[in-house]
Amino acid sequence: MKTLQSTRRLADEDAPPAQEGRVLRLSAGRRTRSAAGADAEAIYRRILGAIIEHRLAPGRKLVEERLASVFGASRAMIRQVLTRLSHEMVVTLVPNRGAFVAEPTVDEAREVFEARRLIEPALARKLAQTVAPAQLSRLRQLVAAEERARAARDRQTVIKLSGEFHLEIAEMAGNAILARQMRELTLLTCLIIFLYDSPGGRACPDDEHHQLLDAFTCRDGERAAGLMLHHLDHVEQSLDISLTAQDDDDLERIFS
Amino acid sequence: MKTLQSTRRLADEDAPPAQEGRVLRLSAGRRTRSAAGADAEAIYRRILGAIIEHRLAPGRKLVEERLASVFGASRAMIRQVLTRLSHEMVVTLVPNRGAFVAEPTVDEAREVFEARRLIEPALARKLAQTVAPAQLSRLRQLVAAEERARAARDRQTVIKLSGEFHLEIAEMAGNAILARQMRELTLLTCLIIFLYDSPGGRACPDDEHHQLLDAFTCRDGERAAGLMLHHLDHVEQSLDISLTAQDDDDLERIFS
DNA sequence: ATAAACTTTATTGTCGACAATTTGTTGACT
DNA sequence: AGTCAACAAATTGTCGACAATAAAGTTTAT
Repeated sequence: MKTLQSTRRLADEDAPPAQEGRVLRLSAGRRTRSAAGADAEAIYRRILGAIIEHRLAPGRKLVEERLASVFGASRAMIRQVLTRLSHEMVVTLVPNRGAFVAEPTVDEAREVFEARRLIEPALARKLAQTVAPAQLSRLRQLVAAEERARAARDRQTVIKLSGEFHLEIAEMAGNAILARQMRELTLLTCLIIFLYDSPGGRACPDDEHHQLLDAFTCRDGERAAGLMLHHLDHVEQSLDISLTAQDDDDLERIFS
Repeated sequence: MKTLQSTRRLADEDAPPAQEGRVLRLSAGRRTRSAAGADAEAIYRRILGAIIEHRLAPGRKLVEERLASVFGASRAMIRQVLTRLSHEMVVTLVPNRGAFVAEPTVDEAREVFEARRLIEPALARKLAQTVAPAQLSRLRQLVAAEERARAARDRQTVIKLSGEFHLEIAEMAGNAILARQMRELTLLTCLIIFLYDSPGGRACPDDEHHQLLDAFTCRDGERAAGLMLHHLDHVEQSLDISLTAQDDDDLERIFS
């Protein structure tokens, strides 16, 4: 029963390869060995995409053999992808137990936001000083798409696009290493929002991205930095990271 | 001929397992699958140690089979370790060509320092406000060891210990995610120093670590942050990142 | 003598099979 | 009935063998 359902869900997630709009892409830095297998990269993107879009929920077990048959790949290749995802902290690998979609703890969530508050305002400031017209239009495009998704009440797409907006800023700022780190933080943030978003407060406040865009357009670095900081605080406060009793999983933590 | 020599060097690097003083350790975060193999972790540390201590120079090719025989492990296990190292950007994996000790470019070097200037002063400030006596003595210990190495003109150990000092600060600051990112940056910095250190200026100016330690002892967060920023600038300026024509490898870059 | 095409060698990439581990289940014993 | 132990199923971990690729060396033709 449960097994069957699980199988179907993975299969379903296999189904829609139509919307192939790169998955919170990042040129994958210097492409790792994974890229060699020609389609390891594709599998990576599919799985990551499913996680980002919340079709694979945090905590979900990822069984190697089943993934292998879904993607028509060998287990070894799935393994490559899973280890890569685990290095990016999107998947947790438990020895002899398997791979699971990561479930950031409240502490980790706080740390992620602390890191972002440190890095992103500086990136925003930097970008504002050097931004080119083409970059501005790209950002506008993302914000517009996000707004459409918001209008359509497609929360998952909103979260994904919001992440892409932040990541795009990081990449445009011209520091590949910081961009790479921001990618990790952004991916984690997607998981965190799904885990801790309170029903009441919506994730990324409506127009703060618009304001950021304005600041970029005016090339006002200080304002961009300030807005970014405020924005991050705002997002974090909209989450239930206060002291919420967490998932059942955290029994170990509770009795310690 | 060349083959033989290469073999010997790797063998030699195998030789001294005596000084087993953990290699710029970081509790490896949540231990990845690598840890399962019981000794994959050990192999990882040995190779990373050799790179950090410059016994494996940047650009050096790492042949899987040879490593496997050196460590008495299977090629698959070596492969795990190499992919992990590549995710940490210490090793570059070229499809169908193999693994090489990373050679950060001047641009990457600048980016690394930019990132560190962003993150480390904040971590220093934070640590100064919360530092415990035990932590202070640990830091003192590291600085003392570094000074001993400097007195012994053991430049490689100086660089390694200096990296450990910075990493320890990051870990003590109480943000595991930032600590993880700092670990990457610190490892890269080790490679960068070996690549671009000018013969004249020595790497980590003598007493700046001492001054930092003072600031921590006084719990003076602002001073610690300021010193850290200054220190990083100082280290970067002591390098030949000006416009030095790089290695012969970078012919592609020169004609572009 | 040089350059192109071919052969050889060394190394990486991929896969399937087997061993080890964990998890769930059955059955015997108190 | 309940508890524990042995057993069975499912899943992960490891390895060796083979295929694919790139580099080096050799031959051949101009």
